[in-house]
Order: sequence, then C-alpha cells, then structure tokens
Amino acid sequence: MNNEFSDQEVVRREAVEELQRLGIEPWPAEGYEVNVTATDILREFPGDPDRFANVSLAGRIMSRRIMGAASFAELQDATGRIQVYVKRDDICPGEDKTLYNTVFKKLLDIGDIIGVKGFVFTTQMGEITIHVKEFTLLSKSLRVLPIVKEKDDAVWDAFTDPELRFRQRYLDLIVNPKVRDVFVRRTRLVNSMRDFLNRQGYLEVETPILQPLYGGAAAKPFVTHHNTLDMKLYLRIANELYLKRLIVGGYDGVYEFSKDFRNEGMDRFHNPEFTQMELYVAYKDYEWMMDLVEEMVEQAALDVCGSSEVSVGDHVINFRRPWKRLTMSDAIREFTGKDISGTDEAGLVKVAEELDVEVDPTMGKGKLIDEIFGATVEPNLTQPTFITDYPVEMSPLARKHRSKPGLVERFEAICNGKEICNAFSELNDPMDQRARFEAQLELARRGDQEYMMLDEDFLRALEYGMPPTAGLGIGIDRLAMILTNQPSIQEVIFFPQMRPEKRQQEAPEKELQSAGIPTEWIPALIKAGIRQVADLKNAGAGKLMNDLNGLRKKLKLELPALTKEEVERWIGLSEKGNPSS
RNA sequence: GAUUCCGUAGCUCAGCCGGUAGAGCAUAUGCCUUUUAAGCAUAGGGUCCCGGGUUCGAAUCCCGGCGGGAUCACCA
Repeated sequence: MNNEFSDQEVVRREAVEELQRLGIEPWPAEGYEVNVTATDILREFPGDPDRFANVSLAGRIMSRRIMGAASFAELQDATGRIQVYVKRDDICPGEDKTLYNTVFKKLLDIGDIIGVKGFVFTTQMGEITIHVKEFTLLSKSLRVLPIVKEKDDAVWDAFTDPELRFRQRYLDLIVNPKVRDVFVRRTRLVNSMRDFLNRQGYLEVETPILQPLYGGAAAKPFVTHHNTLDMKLYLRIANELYLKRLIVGGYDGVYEFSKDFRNEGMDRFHNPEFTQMELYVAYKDYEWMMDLVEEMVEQAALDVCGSSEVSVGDHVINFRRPWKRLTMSDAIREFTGKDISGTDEAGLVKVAEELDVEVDPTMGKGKLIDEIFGATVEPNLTQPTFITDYPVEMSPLARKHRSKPGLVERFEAICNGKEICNAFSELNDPMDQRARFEAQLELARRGDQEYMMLDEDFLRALEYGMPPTAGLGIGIDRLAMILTNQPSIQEVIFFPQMRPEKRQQEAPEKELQSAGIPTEWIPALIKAGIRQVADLKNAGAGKLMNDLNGLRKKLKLELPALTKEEVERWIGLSEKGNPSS
C-alpha cells in the first residue's frame, strides 16, 4: 500500500498518526487569532519594540535548525518570513517535555503551518526573532516542499522548472515570493484601470461568454454545445459587438474586463484564454481615445511600478505622455523606405516580396499591409507608440477615415515590439457595416480562416442608430507582462493552459485481486509496472517471471519462487476479460 | 506545425568514450541552550520518462513515443 508514497511521505503520514495518539489534531477546525504580520514586525520592531511584547502570528515553516533544547525556524506568512526561536523549557515548563522533544522536534516538518504566540527580540546575530511561548499546529503538510535557499542575492536549489511551476502554481507561490508579487502587481494594474474608468463615470458591465455567433475580432473560436437548447455555442473571442449594443441602448460609457478565448497557437505571447479590457464611449472618436489610453496607462505604470519608467528586459520603457504618433504608412516608410499608400493588391505582393515578407494567395490588401507592418515595423517599436489610420480591408468594424480614402480611423499602441491595445472610431453606419461583413465573407471564400461572421442582430441594433462612439481593447496580460517585466504570458497567468498531466491508475490492487492474482504478489506486480489486468496481456511470461522473482528478493517477500506456469495462468486471465467491469 | 535542447532520489543537479548509479539540500538516528543558504556524525531513499533495438551487458549508443523548454511559423 505504502508503495505509492516516498519514504519522506511515509514518515509524515506516520507523524499524523502519532500526533493523533497524543491528542493533537493535525488539521484543527478552529481559527487562529493573528495580531501581526512578519513584515509588520521586521519593519516596526526596531523603532517601537514595546508594541511587540505579545504577538500572535501564523505561517508555514520554511526552515528549521534544531540544536538540542533550542531551535530556530522560519515562518512564512502572506507578507514574508520571520525567524522564530523555540526553547524547550519555555514551551514545556513542567516535567513533561513531549511537546518539544516529540511534537516540535520530530512530528513537525518543513511545510507545516503553525501559529505561535510570544514576544519579539533581537538575537546576538542581530536578527529580529519571535521568542515562542506557545505554538499550535494548524495544518500538517504531507508532501515535501522544494526548498529554495537564499543568502543575500545567491540562490541555491531554485525551484525553476516551468512545467512544475505552472502545473503546481501553489508550490511556485509558496517557495518563490517574487512570483507572488508579480500577481499582486497584476491585480494592482487591473485595479488602477478600473478606478480610472470609474472616475470617468463609465459603467462596468458583463456580457455573454457563451455566444451563438462569435464576432468582434478575427480569430478561430472554441465550440461547445448546450444540451437543453441543443445548439452550438461559441466561447467569445471578443466582446465588442455586445458592448456596442449597450451603447445603442443608451449608456454613454461601458467597459468590461473579460476573459476571451481563441483557438489558436500557444507560445509565450498567447494563451488560449486571455484577458482584455474593452471600453466604448459615446460621442467620442479615436483621437480622443488616444489621449485616454496615454493617461490611463501612464497612471497604471505609476500605480504598479511607482514610476512612468519601467525596466523591461534590456530596455527602459517610458510611459510618460505624450506618446509618439505615426500613421501606418508613415511607419512603414520610416522603417523600410517603401511608400505603400495607394498601392493595389498586386503592388503590395511585390513590396512584400522585396522585403522578404511571406505572403499567400488568401491574403487581401489589408492582410498584406498588416503582414508587412508586422514583419518590418512592429518588432522595432520599443517605446509606446500609436500607429494610426489602418487600411479599411483589415478593420471591418471601424469607421472610414473622415479625410483619407481607403483608410479607417483606427490606432494601435505598440510597446516593447507588441501590440498592447487596439481602438477605433466605431463604425455606426449600418449600411456600410453590412457591406464590410459581406467583404469578410468574400475573404472567407478565398480561404481566410479568420473572416468575421455576419451578425444580423448586431446590424439590426445599428439600424436603430448608434451614436458616434470610440472603442478600445487593451490586452491585460500583455500589459501585465511589461509592467512586471516578465518574459512570457505564462508568468502573468496563474494557471496557464497545459497538456493534462498523465493520471495514474487508481487502486490497481483491487482489479488485479478480483481477477484472481494472489494478493501477496500484487505489490511486486505493481512495482514491475503491471497496474491492471490489461497490462498483463502484452507481458512476456519469461521476462515477467524473472522480474517478479527478482522483486521477490528486493521486497523481501516470504514466498516460494514463481513458476512460469503460474505466470502464464495470470497472463491467461487478461484474455478472458474482466467480469467486474 | 518545423528545428533544437532537455527528462537520473522529495528538490537542484553530476555521471553518458557501455560494466545495473552519485553529490548537496531535504529525511531518519544520535550529539549540540542564539544559529545565519550551510553545526557534527551515521543511515535510509532510485521503474536513471515510457516502449523497442544493438550488445554477454544500456542511465549511457540507435529508433519510436510521451512530457517540457527555447527559437521559428501561425496568431490583432
């Protein structure tokens, strides 16, 4: 049975039983009164020692140094770590020293959560420490933590494997305090933006995630099914079309922090689900929206980083207003020397080829320009820059430029070589909108997988009349990456998408036993990799017999050696099938 | 999807010119009343990712798979 646990896990499970025998509940129900945090003590004790004569603090044991009748340990709470000093005769004033000798020294482990009461003092080494008068076990830990040691700036045994860190984020958060901080700052970013938008008087709303038609962006969706309605539903790829319906309904400013879902590639800039903030404001245009973005993002940088200058990789990015503004064709001209304004599709293909930009025949004019821009300009824009006035073909929801034919009133902000937001003067001409949707269908016929769907209800809403409106989408994950200086999106999403972990078969012994394998051989079989009757089917009788007889010695089984006939009989069982299932 | 690297003890890693495993931390036992990643001593702990092949013999070499990283492609 214990085959499933490592030696250290066995020790901890035995400690649980021992604690229970001593009348100590390993996972008590009561709360624990806490009157101070680790950071409070470290920050305030030197200036005001009297305040800390009676502290009560709870946290996880992160290290232990036991020296006879006295011990040191480090406790980690939500704010940081503090050393505690435990002296035998203080916590066991009478004759019975069990609480120290047995409970504290032997039955507690690194990873356990305890509460301590005592007073704060400074050790001879000058470390602020809680002298413990009383401790309470609050939660026993059955698994061994990966221990990270650090001294000054040196780190030993760092827990860095991304697979383990992302799959078991709780562990990552326990042992890597900097990771905890990244997510605190991510939340501070969201709070900063929400406060900003609320101060402007805009209404935070919620719109459907399950949508019968997906729209508002060019992307491949996830598909699901609703049983009662017996219909196909899509997970939203954007919330644009619903938010604009709300503007039609009469709100003058609505926004939503939304999880969107796109069924596309994954890499360090893309997770299948990601967070966007979309904002729509009536009676405004994209020029106005640029001013808002600058102000909101500068404020966010100040709130998250304490400065408008932010270190990102090798760069320092400065979010102080005003940001540089360039039209798309000026940007392409600036970085490539090519003038593409007014160029037709064939001409664009030629330009792309000259610039070594890969294109394919499904691409329309808009897509071609986007490719050229993405390859030659975008990666070179480190400081926040607004790129304005996009080709109409790639922006089916943006209104036509008031003075430049063939373009729309749209901008993106590019920062650190990546788009962080996208905005436009919204298209509110229902007839033009219908024509644009139809142009998308034409792209679909050419094989573009990411055409936008025609949404009749959205058109109907526009036909009732939508005020002139400015709209914005900001990628929260991308912005969080920049403001927390993280190289990948997985570092700013608590639980990034990953392939499922391989599950171990449960309770293998039962199935093997009911099939007729002698109980006493089952531990050896499991050790040999036979976890279920089906595994026997492909096993060779000779090899299996040898393996099992080898394991018989290793596991010190008091059994006669197996014969080949016996093993063949077991393998025969797998062919008969299993009556219990 | 392509290229490439990686998968060894609970954790971090070494071993890889083939001879069935090693260190540090963690754990156990004993000693030590204020230590500073790290006291001293001893001990236990491994399906060397999985499957096949070559070989007398594979953690090591070869092939296939699984999982992960990086780069690229795709992707507002």
